[in-house]
Amino acid sequence: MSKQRPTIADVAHRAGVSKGSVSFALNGRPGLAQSTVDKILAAADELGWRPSNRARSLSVSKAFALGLVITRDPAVLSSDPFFPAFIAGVESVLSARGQALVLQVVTAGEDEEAGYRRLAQDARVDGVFLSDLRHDDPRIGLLVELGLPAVTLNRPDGTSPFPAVTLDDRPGTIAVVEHLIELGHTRIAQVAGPPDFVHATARSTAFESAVSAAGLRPVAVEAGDFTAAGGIEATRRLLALPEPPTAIVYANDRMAIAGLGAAQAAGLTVPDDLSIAGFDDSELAEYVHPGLTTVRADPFRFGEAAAQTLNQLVDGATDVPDVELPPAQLVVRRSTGAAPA
Amino acid sequence: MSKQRPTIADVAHRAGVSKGSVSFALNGRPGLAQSTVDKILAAADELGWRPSNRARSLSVSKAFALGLVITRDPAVLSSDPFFPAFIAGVESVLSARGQALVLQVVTAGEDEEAGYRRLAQDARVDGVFLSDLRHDDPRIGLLVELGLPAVTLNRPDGTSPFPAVTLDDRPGTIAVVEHLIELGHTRIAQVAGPPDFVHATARSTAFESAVSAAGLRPVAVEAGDFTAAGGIEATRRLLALPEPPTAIVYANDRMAIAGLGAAQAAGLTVPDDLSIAGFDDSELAEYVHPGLTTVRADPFRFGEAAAQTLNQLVDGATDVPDVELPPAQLVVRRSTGAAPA
DNA sequence: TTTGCCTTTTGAACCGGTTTAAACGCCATC
DNA sequence: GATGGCGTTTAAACCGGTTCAAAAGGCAAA
Repeated sequence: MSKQRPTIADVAHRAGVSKGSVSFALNGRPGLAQSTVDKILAAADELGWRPSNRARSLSVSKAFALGLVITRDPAVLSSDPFFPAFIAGVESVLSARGQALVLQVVTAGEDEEAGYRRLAQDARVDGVFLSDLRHDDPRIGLLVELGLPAVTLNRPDGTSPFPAVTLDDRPGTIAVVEHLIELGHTRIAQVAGPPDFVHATARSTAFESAVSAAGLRPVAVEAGDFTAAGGIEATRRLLALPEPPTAIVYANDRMAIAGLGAAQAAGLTVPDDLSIAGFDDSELAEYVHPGLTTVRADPFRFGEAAAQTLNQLVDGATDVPDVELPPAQLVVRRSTGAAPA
Repeated sequence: MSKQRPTIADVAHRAGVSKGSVSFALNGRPGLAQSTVDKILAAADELGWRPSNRARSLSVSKAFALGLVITRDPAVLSSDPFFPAFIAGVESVLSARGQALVLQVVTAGEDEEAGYRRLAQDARVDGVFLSDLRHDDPRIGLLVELGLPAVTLNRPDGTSPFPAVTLDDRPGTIAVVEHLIELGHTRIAQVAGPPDFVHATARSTAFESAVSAAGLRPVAVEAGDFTAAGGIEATRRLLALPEPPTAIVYANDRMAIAGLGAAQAAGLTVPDDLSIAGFDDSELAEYVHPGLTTVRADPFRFGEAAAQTLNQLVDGATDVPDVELPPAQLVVRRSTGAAPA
């Protein structure tokens, strides 16, 4: 009649065996007679018993949870279309295994390290996802020191003991440039992301090499910061050049949409006077006017792959292989058009 | 020399006391001599001891974590500016208390209930946030049944045993309408959210009563779905009316920005031909062209308040009071202007 | 000196699982 | 009938904390 959830002792009593046997049966350990296993599982079923995560956690020293640390630079977090879909992908793997996702939001800078430290010291998680990799990222060494398994989202530039799940941004970026060149553009500029991010520089070097490959030179590469406000500013600087570009490639959609607004506010018509391309294919990209030409990745699969990889590591596998996802792809819409005469 | 983290027994041994005393000292229980407390804390400090969450969890039957279930309707989740900021606010409270935030992403519909069930059965959290309340929300009864403490974000329409943290959307919505009426608009329409959401209908009834208060009648109230695609469709329907509105009020920024794109694609100039207003003041609202007139709430404070309230409940308080946050406020930008002649 | 009371401290049980060494039952073998 | 071996099951220790009844210590009153 009690509302308490049953414990392993209740099941053992009901099945007429010892606690140890119940544990064996539950975990599929060999050495128990099949008839006993059946009896135990039946008893567990009747009682609606589910082993306590807490007790298991204590005795096997596992948290049955993975962690994701996100920096709370409001701009980085706030309308980034990557994380929600990534998290959904992660969850699709975790929920099947009965694991939980622990989210840690920290303010950018110093506190970030503290975020990982807390997660490790509190032993809240069995491993973490390392996102938004930076050059010579100090977090890699930190996690090694903390002994916390990790998976890096994209490949770090230094040496790393952790498996990497990568999604190559470069083919998409190159395709954007080629698309613009086909349209007759010769004066192409880029608004890049902050150069300390690995994926930001990957996109800008891809941009530069694609432009060079066509025998051209970038009009300019402005360092943006992935925020809409930064996109506006960079766009204004580009448009104020003595010989402004006829096409601008942005490192993400947020900056691109903001840049689109800035261009229109300056009296330009997109794409007649200026072509604009983004990166992410966020929800709004399709619906702004004109629809934004952009590059689409698959953050959901990214999340799935990252979770699977991290779990291999957590399960004790050594030599977990890197995973390479299908590269990002060009999505052409109306914001890019023929170069003005 | 061991790399193992110290346990309470190590501290007890070093301080020359029993485990129980260390526990008392750590938790500030009365009954220990001050000198003993100091000695114990010093020993703990020297060893760098931090009590194991897992062990505590098991013995006190608490998870030291709160849960947030989000439906993975990709559109609802994906570029919703509310959650990231809300979560940041929640974390600001949790991190100070050493609690964790467990995120559960479920697909919309049936699975949602399973999400809460899992969180409760796995005893992963001590309480949950109930967001995106629906009319006669079945989750309230479910949580009561599961015995899981909760806080509702906004006030449910049925009876609820849980405290509510509310942020009144209505004053902002009313202010939008009054602003438009001052500008001379008489033909005003709304693109609402799905009518099963409490906050969606709150916004639409506020809209309707504000229009009525001015002696006018809404041109139409279109049911949107909070997605950009839905915003586009609803906008097209409104513009196709025999006597289309001169101003459209949207229930969120995503629909508004998409509607802005649709209006421009239809050859209209905003705000000369059509005024547009959103809701949320998302990052892009300021930077699209023209800048979006919208309504600003404070999801970070919402998160803080919700976490504090839920923690009171988790700490065993009864009669936890509801919290009323400052209402949403009008932000006027360029997307609203004088009604066309 | 004994008694009693109050403050401080301890030891052991407990939370609910996992793990391992040892015990058990049974049958075949010598 | 004792011995050995094998498959099965158990009892108890353990994970690292919390909690509480009881013991110990100190001091004043009788």
